Amino acid sequence: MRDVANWNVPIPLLNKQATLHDVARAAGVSKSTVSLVLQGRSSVSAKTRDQVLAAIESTGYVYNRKAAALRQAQRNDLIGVIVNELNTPYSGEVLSQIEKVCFQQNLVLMFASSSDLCEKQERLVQLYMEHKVGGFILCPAPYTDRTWLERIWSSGFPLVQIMREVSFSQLPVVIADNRQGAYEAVKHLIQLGHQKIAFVGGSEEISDYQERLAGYMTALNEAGIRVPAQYICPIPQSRQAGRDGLKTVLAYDSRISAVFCFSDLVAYGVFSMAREMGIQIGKDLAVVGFDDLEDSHITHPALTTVRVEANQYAIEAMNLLRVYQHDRQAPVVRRVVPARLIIRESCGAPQQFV
Amino acid sequence: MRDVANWNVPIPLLNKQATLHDVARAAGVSKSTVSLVLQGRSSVSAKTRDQVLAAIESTGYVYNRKAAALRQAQRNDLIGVIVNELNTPYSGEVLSQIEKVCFQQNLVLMFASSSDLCEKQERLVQLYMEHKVGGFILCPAPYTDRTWLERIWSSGFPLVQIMREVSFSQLPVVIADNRQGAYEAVKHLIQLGHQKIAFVGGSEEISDYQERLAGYMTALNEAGIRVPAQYICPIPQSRQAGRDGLKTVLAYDSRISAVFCFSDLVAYGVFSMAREMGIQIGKDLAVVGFDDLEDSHITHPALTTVRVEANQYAIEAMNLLRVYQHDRQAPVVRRVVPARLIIRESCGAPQQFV
DNA sequence: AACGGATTTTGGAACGTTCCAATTGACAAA
DNA sequence: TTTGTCAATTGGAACGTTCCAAAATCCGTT
Repeated sequence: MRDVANWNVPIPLLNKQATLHDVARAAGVSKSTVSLVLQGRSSVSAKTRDQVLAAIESTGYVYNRKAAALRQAQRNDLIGVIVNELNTPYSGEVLSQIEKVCFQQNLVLMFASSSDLCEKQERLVQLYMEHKVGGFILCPAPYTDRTWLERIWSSGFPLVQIMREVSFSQLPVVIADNRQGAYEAVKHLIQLGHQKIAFVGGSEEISDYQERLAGYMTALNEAGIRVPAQYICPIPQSRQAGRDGLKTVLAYDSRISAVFCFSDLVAYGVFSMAREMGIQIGKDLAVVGFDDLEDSHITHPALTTVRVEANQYAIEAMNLLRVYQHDRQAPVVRRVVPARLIIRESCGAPQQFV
Repeated sequence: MRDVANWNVPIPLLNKQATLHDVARAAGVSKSTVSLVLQGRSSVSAKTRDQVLAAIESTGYVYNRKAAALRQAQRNDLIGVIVNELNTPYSGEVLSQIEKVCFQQNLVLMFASSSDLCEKQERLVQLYMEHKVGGFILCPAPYTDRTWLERIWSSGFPLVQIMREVSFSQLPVVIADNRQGAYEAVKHLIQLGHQKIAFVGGSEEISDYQERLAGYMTALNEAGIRVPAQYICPIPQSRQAGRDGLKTVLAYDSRISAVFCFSDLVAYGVFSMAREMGIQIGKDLAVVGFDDLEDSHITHPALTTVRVEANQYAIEAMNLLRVYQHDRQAPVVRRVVPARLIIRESCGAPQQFV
């Protein structure tokens, strides 16, 4: 033991991390006893526990979960979350809720976005498997292979799909009631007297688009309204999709009086383009969104939209994951979170609707 | 070896995860050899390598990074990221960029938000330490204790502060040029002829607020303009802050003709309230934001704002972290990412400015 | 003082890797 | 055949925990 003069270094570095063994030595007990204290077992006498706690404090010991996890392979406090894109407000809300739930349950979240690329998604899953996560929450990328997904499950990792689903996969999923939400939105427009209703935004490869489209069609069919294929204009990039989409559908038929948007983000784009074209939202053109982002009640006019509670996703998905972690044979469920229409001003609905 | 009939279970579960040992046995080599193959060492003959790869394939082996990390404590591909709040667009952009950089470098991200609570922040840091992350990227919560922060560093975990900094801490930080950005924004307003300029939003405990305030004051002082304290109206909750803040400052002095907002989100709130009050943005009232969110160019009118590139934060922070991981004695730096004024329409600036 | 039973503590194997030193094998040169 | 060299392979210790069975200690009864 010797002192090293290093006045130049502003913050001294500890030379080595203390281990259980060091703590044990400092407390004058065996490492088994320290382990018992750390696990809060009652079989330790108050006196030795205090000694051990003091030793932990004085050595600056930090528990090593890697070593612990190696021994007891069953316990695991890691959750791998893979969403399509982080940098979109709705994913942010969902992720933020998942994070909240994880924190409450003392779980640690490993997260990344697949950018809707299967290849990236596969690499991420592989990486998380190597880290031995206790389960996956996954928003599957378009064209995700069903058998690949099932292989994850069968090789021992519980998995819950979220927001989207891979068709025919026998795996649990938490998904919004896209069809019903879209149906109600479009029915609302029809009730307000609209006949020429476009559907703008979204991309055809993902399940939620298909479902919202189905809801849109159902509402129109019920009312006996037929729409030309050109009224339906899927474009992936949300805000820009709204701008381009509105232009496109109006170019096809300038009598279109209402637009059902795939998402609120698309609706913002529609707002933007409408203003440029001198169209007044809520008067000349009715607009409905989907998601109910935080900004949607302060847009002008306030956006009528379909709300899907982001925290429902998070809570249901985490609950399900817990179930499968404890019982891999538990029945596979498909949980639907409700979607409900929030009527504001962008459809020019009269006050009594609100 | 015997077959088990389980027609009822839709997806079969593997009974046990294969280990290096299993692969070795399947390939007819020793576990050391398998390890060499996994690490891509050249000392393995092509023939045995192929055997091993085939065995990995057939056993469905998944590398166990926990066990590996236990042995070679120096290498580490985990990064702990703690931001104040995920569910705000700017954090989302920054986090999304960090995630991108991590993926490129094959790093895994553990992330959570502190909700600006010191207590939560401390628990998270503790948890991540127990997982032996290779470093922290931290947006410090208000009132973060300097010595606590430095203790993280000195107990062996490199740490880079991001977006905010704890005053007097001797730790690296990547921060926006808040002062200069605010200065330019306010100077722009002054050049357009505004004299009564309010500063709305933000909260006083965080460093970036202080810096933006300083920039605002400098610009006003340089122009010889004095503002009453009531022109400055900090409120934390962004969108609502914009709404309440505008109301408050206008109630104090209705001649206020320009508002410098702490963030774009605050500006959105100002837009919303202004519309409610019948004030026309860009004509009756000039508004400048800070951040340049994606929505800010499609607001109406398009928002003049100070842009700070989110990916600059990410790239610089990750680069710095790498440096300190390799050399704990590397000089502690304070890296400033530029903030530049983007002139759009919300100040009513004439075209030639754009 | 010896005993029994409960309480508290402990040594050591195990988890799945890496890495070192040692061993084996092949082959050319003596 | 022996020797030396080099390449390829291997056994086993180590990493820092947990957990089991066994040991040690305590304490109230005989």
